[in-house]
Amino acid sequence: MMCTIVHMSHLAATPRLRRPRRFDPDRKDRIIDAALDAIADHGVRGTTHRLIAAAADVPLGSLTYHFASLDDLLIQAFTRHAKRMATAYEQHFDTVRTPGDLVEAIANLVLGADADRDSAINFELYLAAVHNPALRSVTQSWMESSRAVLHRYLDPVTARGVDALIEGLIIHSILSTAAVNRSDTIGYIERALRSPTDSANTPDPNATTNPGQP
Amino acid sequence: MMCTIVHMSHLAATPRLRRPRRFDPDRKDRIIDAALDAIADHGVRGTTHRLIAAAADVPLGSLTYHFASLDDLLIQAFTRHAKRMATAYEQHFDTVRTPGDLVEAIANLVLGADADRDSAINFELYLAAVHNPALRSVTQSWMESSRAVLHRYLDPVTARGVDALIEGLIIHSILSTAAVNRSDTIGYIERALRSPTDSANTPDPNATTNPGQP
Amino acid sequence: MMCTIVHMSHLAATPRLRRPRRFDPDRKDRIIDAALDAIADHGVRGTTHRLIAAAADVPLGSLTYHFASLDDLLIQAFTRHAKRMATAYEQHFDTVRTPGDLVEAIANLVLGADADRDSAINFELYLAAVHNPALRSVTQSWMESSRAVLHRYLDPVTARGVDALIEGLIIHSILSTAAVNRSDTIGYIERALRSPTDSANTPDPNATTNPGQP
Amino acid sequence: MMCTIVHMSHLAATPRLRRPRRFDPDRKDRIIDAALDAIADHGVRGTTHRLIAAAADVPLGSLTYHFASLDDLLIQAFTRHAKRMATAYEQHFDTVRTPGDLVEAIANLVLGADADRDSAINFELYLAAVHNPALRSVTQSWMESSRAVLHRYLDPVTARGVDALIEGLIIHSILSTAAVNRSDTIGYIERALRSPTDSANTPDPNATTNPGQP
DNA sequence: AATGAATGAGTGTTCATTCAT
DNA sequence: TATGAATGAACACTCATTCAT
Repeated sequence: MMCTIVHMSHLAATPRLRRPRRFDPDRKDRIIDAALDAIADHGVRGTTHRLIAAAADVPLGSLTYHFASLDDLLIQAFTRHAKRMATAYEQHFDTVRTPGDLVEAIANLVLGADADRDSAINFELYLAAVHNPALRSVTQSWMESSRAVLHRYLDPVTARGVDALIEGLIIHSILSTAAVNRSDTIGYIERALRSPTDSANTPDPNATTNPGQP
Repeated sequence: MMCTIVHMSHLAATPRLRRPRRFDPDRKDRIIDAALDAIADHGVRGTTHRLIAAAADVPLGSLTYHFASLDDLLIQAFTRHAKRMATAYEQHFDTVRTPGDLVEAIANLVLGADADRDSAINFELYLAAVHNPALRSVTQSWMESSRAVLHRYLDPVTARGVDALIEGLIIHSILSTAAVNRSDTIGYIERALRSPTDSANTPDPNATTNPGQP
Repeated sequence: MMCTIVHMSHLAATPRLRRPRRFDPDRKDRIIDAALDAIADHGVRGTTHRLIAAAADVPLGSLTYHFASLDDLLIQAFTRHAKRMATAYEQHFDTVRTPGDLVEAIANLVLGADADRDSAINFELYLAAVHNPALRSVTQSWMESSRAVLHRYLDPVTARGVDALIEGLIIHSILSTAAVNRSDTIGYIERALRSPTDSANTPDPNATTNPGQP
Repeated sequence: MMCTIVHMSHLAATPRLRRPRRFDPDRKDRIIDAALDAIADHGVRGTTHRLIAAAADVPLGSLTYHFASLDDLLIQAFTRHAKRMATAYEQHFDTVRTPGDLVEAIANLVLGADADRDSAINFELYLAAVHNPALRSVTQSWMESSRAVLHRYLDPVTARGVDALIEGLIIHSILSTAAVNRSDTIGYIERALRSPTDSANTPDPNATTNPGQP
């Protein structure tokens, strides 16, 4: 009464008109995607059953019917996200033929990640994994698969270094207000790609023929 | 007026042992530190007024007395953390004299951050900043100050690259179950330190003595 | 995610006897009535979720499940009250046939309202409406409907005047410690009913048979 | 954190710069007036120690120093308000000489009360008195004094009726969205002023010479 | 199989009041 | 004498989860 504005924010008292229960075979899928949307938009911290249910346009009870708990749902959501990321990552590098292609591909990755939805979810995943051991295997396999892709062109040690550099560049580009400079970024990548004994400005052509998953 | 109304609900709930009211001049400080502990242990997500109050051994009302909101408290906590980090960072590099010292110092930083309390808080800060613009200035100034330290030894562009590499290496070391290899880490750092035109394995001596923007 | 965090505060507080979960189809109705009871007994100011929940014998969470906010609940309660009042008002005048009947009916209304539960709620509604625009439509329609009833017997202008007089008499009878005098009350009503040009002591017979806007 | 806006609404963590404790002999008075302001603006329901202290520009502790409780402060505030109202009421009728003057004076009273600060406080007083017996004597003496004023011109019975009519008209003008019609209002007053045996349109000139407090 | 109703532990926050200084 | 710091009970509200249907 003191606050004269009637809060209509939550749905409790205004139960959304439910469309007739429709044949909905991929409801579970839709819920998982809605969860990822919620994570991207509100963070894990702001993600609730109700938010996901509203986004997926399913009744609240549907969530606990299909998923043992919110934890369970989040884990499945992050797992799907990691898989998608891995696939996209692989495709991103599919056209790489020359060392120059590799540098370009990595630079595009970093520069495109600025304010990116996927990067935000990634970030959330990392942090959730810190406190939730069940998510460790998800982050672990995502890291492994991203390295495996780099491994097609680089020796394992260099791949780990480049992977870390990519991670750091993306994080800083997300956090920074300043736009990321493309040529600087390319410079960082080129340095990371050079083997310790290199004398050239560009990555060792041999490195790109480095054995690994072809 | 209110007191003329008899409220019958809520018989005394928490039989907490009455702590004598203490003279407690640095209570506010202690609350901020307790908040950082809570963030490190439970994440921002698990940090509540009650958790912090228990950790600081102060009554619940004390928190909202000293801080306008939990948000406000978190911001002050993160701000203190960032300041401490900046100081520690600076000291960490204080003894650096030679390029080799620099590489060693960075390697120690990365290897020491594994499962580190401060790194966890850092991570939480980053993620909180994604959704909370008020924290952007904190992350921003922390990034600037860490680069400023590297800037004592490196040109600005290289400093940014090294900074990103450090970030990525630390994150991966936190997420990874496998121990981080010291010599590999040193290798990554050395590559990042070389200027693009370098032909040598070690950072440019000129660069490491660079006193500021060239 | 949350559930992986151990919350140590708050050992079980209220040892309330577990009521069996009931099949309770008109619970929402009961809550609204309990809210009206609370308003009558403690005023809007003393009305809380907990008080209403206890009065309705429902768990606390039930209130926010059925009503978006306490404001929302109060609005619905006042709306119901106004509707009931309007119906009762109409019925109260249903048997009025002669001008004398009208005077008697109004006098009974005023004298019966002394220390009346409904009058107290009415009063609360009025005051709540002062600060809460959402309640204005409730008071507005209640005023309109009470005038519409008087309108069956009186011209619109006289109806408004009589309506105001009734209001004032009721308020003063509630606030006053002295008992209200019946014959005085009848005198006030008779004066208010006379049209300005009347020379008689009783209301204009034409006016009382006035079926609507003349 | 989820809500990205830092709430600065309450003063807890941002303690207003206190001007040096000044010689402040009428501080208690100022507090009472600030309380009346708070009641007018936020209702009794929204009136708190903090709100009053801020409005009076005095430290919080000052309130409980000068007043035993918020209840006590409210009672003193309402008492002052009622006294002021009584004085103003009396002055409002001071220039009344003829019956026509009386009608005019009452009409001005009613029409001027629309959306009036004092009327709002009056309303709050009435409602507070319903639940707080300590305020009954305040409302009682206010009613008596307003009737005493009318009593200068009217017989006691008519005075009560006119008093009630005024009350009702004011309340309806506050609640109603429609503007109050002056000539209608005058008509209501004229009817109420006519003694039951009157045959004329205007109040009985004798009535204005009616014995009472001169 | 599916879901709307329900629940109670928990949340951030407010605030009258107390009290040491 | 004043008052800023402190306090704890209470508040409105949220939400993961349970359960009867």
